Amino acid sequence: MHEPHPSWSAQTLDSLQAQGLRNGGARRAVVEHIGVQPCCKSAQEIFDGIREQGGRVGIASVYRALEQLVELDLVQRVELGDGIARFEPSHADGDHHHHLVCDDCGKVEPFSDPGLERALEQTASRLAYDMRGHEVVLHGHCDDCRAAG
Amino acid sequence: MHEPHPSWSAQTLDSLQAQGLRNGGARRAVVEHIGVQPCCKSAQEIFDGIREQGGRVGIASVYRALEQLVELDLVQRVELGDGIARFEPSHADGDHHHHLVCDDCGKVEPFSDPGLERALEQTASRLAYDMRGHEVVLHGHCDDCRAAG
DNA sequence: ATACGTGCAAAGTATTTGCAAACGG
DNA sequence: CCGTTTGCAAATACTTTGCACGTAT
Repeated sequence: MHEPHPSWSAQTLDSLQAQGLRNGGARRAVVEHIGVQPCCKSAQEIFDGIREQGGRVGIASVYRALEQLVELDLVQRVELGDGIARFEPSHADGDHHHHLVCDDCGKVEPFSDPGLERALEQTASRLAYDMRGHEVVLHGHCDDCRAAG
Repeated sequence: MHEPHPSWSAQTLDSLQAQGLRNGGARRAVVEHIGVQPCCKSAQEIFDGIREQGGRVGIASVYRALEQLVELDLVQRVELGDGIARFEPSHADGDHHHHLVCDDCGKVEPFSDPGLERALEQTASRLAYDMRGHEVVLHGHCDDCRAAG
């Protein structure tokens, strides 16, 4: 689990094209970059990553592409408590995951738990809320910091 | 459930004093204001609220007080996905709650669910993660927007 | 008295917007 | 071709910091 999703990029680009959107350099680069990440990345990290590989995009285009992808539910925006928005592919079904954040060093790790997903569904159902998505962040101290601290 | 917590303010001010911190005007105003809110508020909302009641605090002091209270685990910082940090009292035990966010109008509503809390504990336990806190955000469409849309 | 707290203004980041040039279909 | 997309730079929004003055203990 939690590995890069090579096919997500292709599907997403197809989906964009099907909606009549053009796949120019910047948005394509963003989609292809995100699809290869193991976990959520900030706009700046995505921008830096693309540049390192020789892409010459502007950071404004990165933000614009992300905003649009979030709007279309192709990308999920994640806020982990440090004031920086991060982004990762939206996975409609089974491959959903959440995040552990170390309050000491800031390390972010993904995890998944089918039992937790079930509990979330039950909660939404009990509240009769029209849930379209959810986000869980567990804060604590990672193994490294716990050993050091 | 989810009502203001009149005693939290008093306990928090005591706790600060016990740590040798002084309770000057700004931090006291922030604590007293937060204790009376039904749900999380942004720094700007807290600032505006205090001013409306005649307090003459600076917004920098609001941010400083909040930062300090979060550091001491007396206040919880919450990020709901719109890039604005919100703050509410930390409730060590039973009175913990989470948030529903309407993706259409932005409305935020609190909810609580003991079953979900148990599931989160189980998840942390299964991961052997030293969890100190957690945050759940359910995104969807509130009743008003669902009726309108 | 003295160290902590505060307000204002200036500085820092993260993100958004205006616009003319480049580009995809 | 024509409307979309892009990059740059400027603007904005939220938050933090510097500093001199105020204040609780």
